[in-house]
Amino acid sequence: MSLGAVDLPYFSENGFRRAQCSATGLWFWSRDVARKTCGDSQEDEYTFIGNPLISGFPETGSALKDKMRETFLNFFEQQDHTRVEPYSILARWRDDIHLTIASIAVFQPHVTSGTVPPPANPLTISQPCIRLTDVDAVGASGRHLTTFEMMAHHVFNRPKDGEVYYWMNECVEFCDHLFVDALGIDANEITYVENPWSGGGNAGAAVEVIVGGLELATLVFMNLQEDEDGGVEIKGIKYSEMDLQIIDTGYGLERFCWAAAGTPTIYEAIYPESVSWLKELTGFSQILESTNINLDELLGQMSRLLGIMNIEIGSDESSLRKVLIARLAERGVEIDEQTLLSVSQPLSRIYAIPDHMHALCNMLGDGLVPSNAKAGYLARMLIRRVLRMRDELGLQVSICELAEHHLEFNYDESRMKQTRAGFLQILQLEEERYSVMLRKGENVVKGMLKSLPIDAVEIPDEILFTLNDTHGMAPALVIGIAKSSGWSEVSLRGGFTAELAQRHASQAKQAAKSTAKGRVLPQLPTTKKLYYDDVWMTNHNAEVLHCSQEGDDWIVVLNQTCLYPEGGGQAFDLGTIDGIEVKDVQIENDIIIHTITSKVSGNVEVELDISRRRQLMDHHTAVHIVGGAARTLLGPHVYQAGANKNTDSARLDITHHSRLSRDDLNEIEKLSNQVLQQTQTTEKMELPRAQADKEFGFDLYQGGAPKGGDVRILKIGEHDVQACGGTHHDEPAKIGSIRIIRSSAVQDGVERLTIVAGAAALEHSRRQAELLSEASEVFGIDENDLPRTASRFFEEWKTQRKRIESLEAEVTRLKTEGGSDSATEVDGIRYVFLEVDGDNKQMVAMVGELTRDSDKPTVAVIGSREGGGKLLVAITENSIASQKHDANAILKAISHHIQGGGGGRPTFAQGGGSKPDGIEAALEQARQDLLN
RNA sequence: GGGCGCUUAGCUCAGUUGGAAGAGUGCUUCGUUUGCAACGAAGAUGCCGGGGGUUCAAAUCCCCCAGCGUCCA
Repeated sequence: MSLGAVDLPYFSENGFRRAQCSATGLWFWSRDVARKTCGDSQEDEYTFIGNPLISGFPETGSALKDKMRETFLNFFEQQDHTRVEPYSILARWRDDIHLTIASIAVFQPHVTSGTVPPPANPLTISQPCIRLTDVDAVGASGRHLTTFEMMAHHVFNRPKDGEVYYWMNECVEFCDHLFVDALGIDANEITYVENPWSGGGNAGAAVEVIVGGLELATLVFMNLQEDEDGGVEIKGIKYSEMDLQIIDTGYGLERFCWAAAGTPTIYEAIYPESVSWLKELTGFSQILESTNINLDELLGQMSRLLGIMNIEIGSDESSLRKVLIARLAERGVEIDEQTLLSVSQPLSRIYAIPDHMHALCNMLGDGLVPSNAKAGYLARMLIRRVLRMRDELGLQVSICELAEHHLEFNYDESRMKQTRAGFLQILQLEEERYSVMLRKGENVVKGMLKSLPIDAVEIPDEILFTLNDTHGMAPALVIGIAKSSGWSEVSLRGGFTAELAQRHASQAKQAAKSTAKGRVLPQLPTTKKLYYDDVWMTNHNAEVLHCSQEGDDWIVVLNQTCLYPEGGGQAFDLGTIDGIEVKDVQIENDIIIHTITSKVSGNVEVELDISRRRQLMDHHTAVHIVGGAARTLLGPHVYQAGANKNTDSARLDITHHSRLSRDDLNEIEKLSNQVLQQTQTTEKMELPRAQADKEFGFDLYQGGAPKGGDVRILKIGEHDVQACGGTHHDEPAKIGSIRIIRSSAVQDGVERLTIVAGAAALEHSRRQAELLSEASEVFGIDENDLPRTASRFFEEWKTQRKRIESLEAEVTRLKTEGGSDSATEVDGIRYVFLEVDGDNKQMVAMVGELTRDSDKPTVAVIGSREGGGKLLVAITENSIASQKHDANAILKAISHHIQGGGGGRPTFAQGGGSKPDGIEAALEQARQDLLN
């Protein structure tokens, strides 16, 4: 069976009627019995433009958003929902997405799978989200945004446990009351469209709530999970009911604001100050004056049209424009393509900039560092889009000025974790990077265009693809540069942008996925982890639950163990089981697997290699302290991007926007050691997820997304708090000292710190001292003089090498000047046959001397026994000698004597071989050939 | 995580099919002119990112590594 009709008592009790949309075929509920369409179809255009749907909201911009948000949250608080503060826009509790894309995303995967209880139930939230899939449409469509707030009320029911708050009927009732009673929306305008939802292995009934042609909310009732034997089928996949029933709703805050403001586009409703400021800076009114059009009328009609045209991103822009012009004409707005473009292009940029700036405030405000990979790339992409649009608009403002304006009017700075100064610094750095890229890119463009005829009308696709992908030069930018560099006829081929997107999409598809290897073990109970009870426990007894051969080794599972398995970047412990050496310790599904060299059974004794453990703990705790110190000193954007703790050293990767100097490292090292001394004890605790999130925030999850319902937390005074499953010191002072050896770049936006602590720090210092004394012994000087002496020696070595070269040249000159006995003159041409000592470079200098003088036409053949034998034939250029002889031919004829080959130009050929003794014969043959 | 590109003088970059490492700018000295980002002459400055391979011969071709850049997920 499939999902049936969403037939709710609320609908029948309130005069709703179910009908099938004449345009989309979807079933919908409406109080308006005459309604033929569902509201979200090509037949339904926006009715609220110039005619607000929601009354009582005269504000615009952030005041409107604040009031609307508060109205929503208040409404649900009154209905016994608990208000939950928004989560971070960076989805740090998840490893499958970078950004929070919906309010439900903050509860995935653990709350929605049932392993972690929700922070409140039922709850209401207004969650900032970012979606970049439609980034190209932002500004152009009149309604698309990259960042928005998803207002929601969520319910997590467990019917089997008798825990049910409410389900579909009450949910729709709440929604309807909100719309009609709280917001004053005309009840007849509201339609509830049945449209089952599925994704990510779950599914359920859903209704879309449409008002005035605009989808204002989606109510999803998720109660199904993928199951081959399930009785419900949606889109060809079978599902069965799950224990947890979840109501996932989404109400678009900005859309509510638009519907309340009735402005021609959504951007005027939410970013009015930015839009008018940018219009002023652009001189938009002058653009408009020359066109003689009614802007609000045009924009309103465009929004209505674009709202119903259902445009696929990537579709051909110019043909789309033609359709739009025709449709506008039907509505009495006469406009030609040129005029439309001259108005719509700058406008779409003016609209997109505040949207992008808002997304950047959200992303960078949460501590994201722009980069060329992962989430950081998304920020960089937005920054570059803003910069590009700014340049296309001809605006003389920096991105920092744009940001400051945005902060002033549109953004509550107190929501930012990043400091204002840090935020602006990052933007400034990015702007500098962008201009470097542009400057270099311009050279590359000109270089690649060289071979293109000056009257070309198109630039070959391959060039455009390459410029875009490897140099970041967008096609439009390339065209601009080409035009201003003399190729005045070129233009961008229609549909090229779509093809570029297509090409990237297929590249992404080809990227293969790797699968993790896993052992197949019989069902075993989870191993008791004794290392959490006492990190200093060195031996204990245990029961062998499983022992099987794997290659030459045996893998053993015990009921309990004090050996820490590899995880959280910490290397595994070593030790013995019944005296047999442990080679490896891993954890899979909470079962700890030891690898040893022979079989064990029954009751065994486990012993830990405590010195290794101690070193690993030194390093692990040190990594936390250094991470905290880096954050204190560099800024809140510092986040652990990875870590590794071994016995000889540890490394910590942190997000940061600039390279670190030795001075930075010294500061971090200094603070780390202070913390070491000042913090008496570390606190270790195990908390439920919800409580941990609430108490400490998401910076907890620097080591990666949390895996289960409870999280182990390590708190080092007020210095650092992290969720961490590793083993740690109770007293940080036991580490002794921390040294930061070096920093290196792992990836753009990520710095790697190499750290030594405890005994490893001592060993490192000892080794350094040893190297210093060895080096100073070579020079026979004091260690303190080493840098100065080394650089003096290096300088001297360089000047002496120069001196040798010039002396060699002098020797060559002396050897070749004057009547050498190996020279013979025939018919005005001097022939020189000479065997010399010296390498290739010296020989080249020699023949240079011999053949330079055009008054003495010369054919020089010289050979050397070095390196398997070298032969060189040179002829004075533009002389009777070069007319008569070919150096290449001469060389070819004689090189067989040294079992080699060679080649070159007609006046200069060189070759070599593997038989030095053949030099004499080669020279003799040349003499015979040339003189007889 | 994947694709592509780059790394040569202090700086910005050329360097064709493998065959003698270049230009501009800056620097030093001298001269001319002292309103010019002035002009003339001479000169110094290179482990051609690192390591391996192919070859008689590698800045150049192949492989590995590193750093940088860029596009995409």
